[in-house]
Amino acid sequence: MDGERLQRLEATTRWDPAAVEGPIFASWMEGGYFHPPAEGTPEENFSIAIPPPNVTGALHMGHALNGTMQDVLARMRRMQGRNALWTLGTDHASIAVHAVLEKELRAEGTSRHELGREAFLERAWEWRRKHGATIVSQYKRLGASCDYERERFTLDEGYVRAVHKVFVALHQKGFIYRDNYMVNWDVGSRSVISDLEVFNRQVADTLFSIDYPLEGSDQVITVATVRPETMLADTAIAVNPSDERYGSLVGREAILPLVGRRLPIIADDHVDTEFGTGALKITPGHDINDFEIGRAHGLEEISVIGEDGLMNAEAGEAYAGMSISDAREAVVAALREQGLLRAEEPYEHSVPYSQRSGERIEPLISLQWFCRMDELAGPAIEAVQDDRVRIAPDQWKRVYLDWMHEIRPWCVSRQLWWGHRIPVWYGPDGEVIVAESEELAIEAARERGIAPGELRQEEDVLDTWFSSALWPFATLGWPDADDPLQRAFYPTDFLTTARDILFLWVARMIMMGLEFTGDVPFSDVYVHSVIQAPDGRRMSKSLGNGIDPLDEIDVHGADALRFGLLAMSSTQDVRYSAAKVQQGRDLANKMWNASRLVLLNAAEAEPAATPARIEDRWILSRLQRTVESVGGKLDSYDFAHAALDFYAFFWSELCDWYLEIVKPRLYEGEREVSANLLHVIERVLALAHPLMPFVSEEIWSYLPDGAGRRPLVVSPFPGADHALVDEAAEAEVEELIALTRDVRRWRDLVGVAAGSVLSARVTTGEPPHELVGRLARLSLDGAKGEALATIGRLEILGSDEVDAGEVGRRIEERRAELRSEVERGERRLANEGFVAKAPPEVVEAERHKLDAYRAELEELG
RNA sequence: GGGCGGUUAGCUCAGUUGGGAGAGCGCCUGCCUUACAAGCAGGAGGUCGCCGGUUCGAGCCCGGCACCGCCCACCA
Repeated sequence: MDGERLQRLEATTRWDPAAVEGPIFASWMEGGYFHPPAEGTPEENFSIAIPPPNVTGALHMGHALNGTMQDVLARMRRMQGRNALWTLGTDHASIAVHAVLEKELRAEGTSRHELGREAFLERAWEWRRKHGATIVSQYKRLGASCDYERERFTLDEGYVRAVHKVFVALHQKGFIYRDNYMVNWDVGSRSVISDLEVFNRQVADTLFSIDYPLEGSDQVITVATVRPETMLADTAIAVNPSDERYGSLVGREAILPLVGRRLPIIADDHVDTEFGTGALKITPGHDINDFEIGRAHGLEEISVIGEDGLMNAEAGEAYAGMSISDAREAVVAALREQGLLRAEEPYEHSVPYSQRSGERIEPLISLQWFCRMDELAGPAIEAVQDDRVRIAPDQWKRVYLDWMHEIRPWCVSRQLWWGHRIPVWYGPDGEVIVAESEELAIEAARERGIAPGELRQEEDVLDTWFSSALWPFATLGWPDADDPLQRAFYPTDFLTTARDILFLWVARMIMMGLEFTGDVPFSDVYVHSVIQAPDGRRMSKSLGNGIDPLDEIDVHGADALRFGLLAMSSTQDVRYSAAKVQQGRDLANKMWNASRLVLLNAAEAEPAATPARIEDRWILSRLQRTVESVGGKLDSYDFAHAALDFYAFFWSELCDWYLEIVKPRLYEGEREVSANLLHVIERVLALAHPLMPFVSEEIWSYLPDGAGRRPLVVSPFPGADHALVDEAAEAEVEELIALTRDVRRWRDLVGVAAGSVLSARVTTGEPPHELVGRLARLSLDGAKGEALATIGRLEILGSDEVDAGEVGRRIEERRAELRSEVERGERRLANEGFVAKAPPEVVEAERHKLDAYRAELEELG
């Protein structure tokens, strides 16, 4: 170590992440360690495709947790010698980008339609150039070991080819089709959205009962609705076929008030006889149920609400151009005037809203592109059932399978511009040409006698999730045949995600992966917890209760945040725990300082496991067990326990006990203990590196021969050496620790000054290890005198330091404790059922304990 | 309407196949002991939501109830 570094090590008594993390990350990048060659096979290699963050996004706690978990695995596998690729990239996020840009445009007093498609897209690309790198640089702050040289974007050139190829192939198979169908119309973004982007909200509404006169009669049939304005598009009335009240009416007609249209009265099982009057107005154009009933009965479909959310001409002169709520008021007023409004009552029900814009969904019939999912779902169900894709924790496997069994067609078109423009061209007479590129479309058009100039490309783009579904293979060179990346890294190994995109994304990747590569896209899916705000609600901008991971990194360091997130993660949702992050910060600091102690005091020695004494054998044995448990827990994605096991070993066993025990040997310059300490530190840093890469890498650079070492990021991950496991040493040192603690507790209780040394002697058997004397500040010099107290096999002798009255009190307390223990043991062993039925070893253990308590009680007199 | 998860120390959470309830933070006491006060030593604190059952033995298994949260679903 050169003088300057030595001085820095001596002077830096606190781990200072802000000063160190940047340069360390830069050195990793410079080394190219995150950019593996496209060699080897997927079985030998390890790969992860990052869930691509939105290009509009900023790193939030979800990314931080998710990214940390992926990085832990990527780093561990890399250190285990696997060729590890963590693919990075961003998602173009159609709706999110539209939201941002259209807001800007509104502020400028214009709109995208005024601007036009081309100019809008230019602006979007410009925006992406300016802001697209933000989130990528934020992943670097976290320490994410992604391959930044192979960054992908879901709209880059190769990706577009992949999307087109998939669209055309699915169309050829007949899975993708165009249809007039009921869709979730989002008035806010002026686009259709998929079922998965709709959420329901309980709303206090009014239920109106309306009389519809029967044709050729002075009777009426009463229907109930919360949306009277849609009656303008009614085309039937339905009753349940088993409903005796209406049996005679089926086949007759009613007259639609305000409009005058004749409505057939039909029978359909969907109608609930219990609800309202048991008669249902049917509006196929504006209600999903009614739409299905309408299709089943061949009813006319009328639309009175337009895509702009206003009443259209079909609604009639009186209402056209009105907003929906105005139209509702107007319709209700008109009905009231005509005496047809039978009742109004408050009514609470669930209403669909758009997750994107927050606006109420308008069900409309619209001409859209759909993808049939049932045939794609079959293989994806099998893959999960037979564990080619493992989903953990277990309950999510069933959630996935349940949803897949009920899967419905997916509406893939969106009335937006930023995205993959659907590769479909229309001829002048409604000809439809689906092609992978414009050139191919033109060629196909020529063959059909259509001039290129007459071709018009579909205006709509694809749902963003359509391209996301291809992510694991589209980022690895697909559809280029025989791409080396794909050969080396597909299928990927691991995917971690929050549960909210299990259907939206994970399920679709499995389906598309199987369909287009013939293989699953990943072998393991881990569904992680959602980190809630400390108040137990979801972190959100609008609630203002979010915590920015970058702020936490600034204050406590990336390692602290990583450790904290891992430690607080769970199989269930958890509240963000600032205390856990501080625990991580404290651990990083402890690692730094413990290493300083060793590095500044060790004699010149090669790191080597040197079990010279009992305490050395003990720490080596404990290290093996820790290596085994931490590694095993990471293998099974139990990140929280891996982190906490490491913490417990490092803090308690290594620092609190071993370092304190061996300090004198270290100060004396003993080579054995120096070698052993260096060995232990080296292993511990390597073990910690996936969890806390910065602090471990930094300390690593100070190890002897630091210059000649490979950086920790590419050094071997430790495995347990079973030859170093030593149960006898563990038992002996653990007894020693227990005895030390007993003595300390006693000293504290009787109020002996912390620094004073007490005389003591051994009563029976082998003397306890000499270390107890030092750790508990006893002088075991065989002095004679009256014993004040007996602790294990030690007798503490009287002196000026000790208040005899306090000692008496302490002894009486212990006696009472022991008497109750003896009583408990006796009672238990007197229970015949216990002795007869409990396993013999449990009974035997109970007898042993009883004997020990009796003996100690005896000793105390 | 179905389904899933939760209820354990003041707070946030762990608790492997049933065999004397744990961690971190907070709190109390004593220590600036030459790695670390972001530290060290010690301590207090729990009818494991409620009721019943199985068992020699239940935080854990079974049944019921209460409250909290989430997902799915076309009752107007």
